Amino acid sequence: MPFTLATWNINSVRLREGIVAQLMSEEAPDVLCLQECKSPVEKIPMEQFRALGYNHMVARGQKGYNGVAILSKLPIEDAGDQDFANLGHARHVAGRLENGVTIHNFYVPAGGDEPDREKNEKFGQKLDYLTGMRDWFHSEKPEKSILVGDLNIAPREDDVWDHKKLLKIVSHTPVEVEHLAQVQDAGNWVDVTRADIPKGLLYSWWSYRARDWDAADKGRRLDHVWATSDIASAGHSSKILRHVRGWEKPSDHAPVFATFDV
DNA sequence: ATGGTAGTGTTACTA
Repeated sequence: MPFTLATWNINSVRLREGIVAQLMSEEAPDVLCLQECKSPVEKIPMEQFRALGYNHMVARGQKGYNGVAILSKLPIEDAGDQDFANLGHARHVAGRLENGVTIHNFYVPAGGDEPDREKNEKFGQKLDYLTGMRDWFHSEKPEKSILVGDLNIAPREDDVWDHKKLLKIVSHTPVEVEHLAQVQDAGNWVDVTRADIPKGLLYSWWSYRARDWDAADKGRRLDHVWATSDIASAGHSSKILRHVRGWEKPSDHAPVFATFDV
């Protein structure tokens, strides 16, 4: 049975309840993974989501910061969470569908402004978080799994608006790209979005700070859909819904979609 | 080199 999955950094699920419901109504992904819910789990506004057919949720939350949730039309069981780098943040949750597919939903630390762990503790935490992911997937050897989320790294030259200008900007530095590649290798993960759309500029995030984000188009592809190699070829129909970035009171991220025939 | 905007929850912190 094919199913469609979306990942979206929502930057407050309570403030943006309306546009989450709009995405559910217009696109109806079977599974919707959210990051930066900025809410305790019990305060996620489930009533409207249930009315739209999203009767299942696995989530981790905290007040004000971080928070990840998997909202699903399909039954999903809680498959635990990890606290890489021991930050005590709600940045990961896993769920398992009845077809046996495990879904990992991640919100990787942004890493602050200065790409130097000596001067900026947050950058070190980001690298340590990625190393934790690498080591865990290395021992876990995931199969029949999908990894999505805001990984806060745009790995390819065509994942950013200007590769050279961004080489020293957190999210596109060589050391981050190398750490992300090691996570990918350790879990046998395939970048489904780029397997599907191998060529051309592709962004999922545009800063709030631009006067006109659409015209400036200084985007980055920070949000990812990966799958383990055993099911990666079942992934297709990838898309990033750029127009959602232009909705009323938007998130600074656009949702990324893929469909899996599994 | 700097500042631009947004969310949370009270005034600084994070992105």
